[in-house]
Amino acid sequence: MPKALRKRQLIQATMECIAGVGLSQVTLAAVTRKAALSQGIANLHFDSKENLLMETLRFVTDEYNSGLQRIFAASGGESAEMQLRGLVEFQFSPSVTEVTKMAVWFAFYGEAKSRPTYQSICADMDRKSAQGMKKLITRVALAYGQEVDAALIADGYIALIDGLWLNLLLSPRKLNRVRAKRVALCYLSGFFPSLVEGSN
Amino acid sequence: MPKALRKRQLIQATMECIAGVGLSQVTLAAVTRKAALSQGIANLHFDSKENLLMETLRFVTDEYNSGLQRIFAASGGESAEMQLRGLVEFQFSPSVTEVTKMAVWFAFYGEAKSRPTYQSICADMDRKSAQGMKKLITRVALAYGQEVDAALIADGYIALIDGLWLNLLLSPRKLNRVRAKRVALCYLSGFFPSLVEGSN
DNA sequence: CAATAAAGAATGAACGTTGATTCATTCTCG
DNA sequence: CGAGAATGAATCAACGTTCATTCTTTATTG
Repeated sequence: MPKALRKRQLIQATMECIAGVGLSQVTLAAVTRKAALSQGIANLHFDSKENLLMETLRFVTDEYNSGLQRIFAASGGESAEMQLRGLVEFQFSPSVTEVTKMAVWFAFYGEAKSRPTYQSICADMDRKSAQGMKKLITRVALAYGQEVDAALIADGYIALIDGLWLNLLLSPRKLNRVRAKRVALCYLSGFFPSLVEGSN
Repeated sequence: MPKALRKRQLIQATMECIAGVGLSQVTLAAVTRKAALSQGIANLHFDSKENLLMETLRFVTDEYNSGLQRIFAASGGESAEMQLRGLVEFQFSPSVTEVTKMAVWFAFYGEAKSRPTYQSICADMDRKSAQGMKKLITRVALAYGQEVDAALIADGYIALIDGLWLNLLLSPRKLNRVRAKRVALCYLSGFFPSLVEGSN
């Protein structure tokens, strides 16, 4: 009943619909039915369908981004390497790799190129997260001297994560969360051998 | 006028529309206008819009896959390493990384999870291409003994390519074709140092 | 403490638009 | 002329949006 909760509820229903029938087939009727509410309520709280979709996208990007920032901000004496391991752990945690969320993610990514509103939200997110990852990887790379090109490694890492998520979503039979994490660590340990040191 | 050409033409127009306005906003009116033909012609040749979209997806996946198979089939005395370099070259060739094609690609990927028809076409493609890449990487890995886990490297490579394409599509300012290729080679050379040997 | 007024939320039927599909007609070659 | 291709106006269903009405909660007053 509090206004903010209703919005959450509708966003949640929207996410489930996107995951269930695909972004292009989402209708307000379906969303409100899933939320067990009346037809007109989406417009009441979000003014338009487009707006509801936008806020849904912003919801998932915000959630992910705040998780990321929490990792980067871990100021406690944590070494850069520990932070990097924490990053991998986070990116393949059950919460982040939930099918519903990933479906939403890629649904919007697929439209982003041609929709300025989605585009800018995604770009914003990418910029922030890439920046943090690059900084962290650069810190780790420092310990390895000029043998490695941190920027190149970071670009590869970012792409690798996106690709692993995509495969996690589309081929869950062939790739699961745990293996994906292993692949990511394998990539990193190629450049930073001391990262896995025995464990795993 | 030959029937097959008309179909091609309509598929081409569909791809341009997807890239221009996004899959969810494609209308038959827009497609036929872009092809400078009449409203009803899409149904005449494809029976339904859904069918036109499906055949469009199949068109891009077939094209990509036949390119891949050509690489894998390169029987001439080519070493496995040379083939792998050829693979990278192909995957970041201008023709494969055309914005229009990648936009179509990811538009359907974004819907695939919830649309059995798209799903099966994508899965088919993934299966075939992954199989070829794994085989090739395994061959290269043989030369390196049991130091490396070919399956793990292959899974990572496949994901890396997907992720690089996605970033190529969404952040062309930050990542271009040439750099993406470099990232991919950097990944591989981490496991197979002799792959780049001096060059690059 | 009722009783009631006022405000805010929610409903869902009705409206108008959009867009896929159909098909009678026209066009174009052989 | 005849057959296949193409046209584009008409049709019909689906969907986003609106809004008069109903329901719920809070505030006010005797």
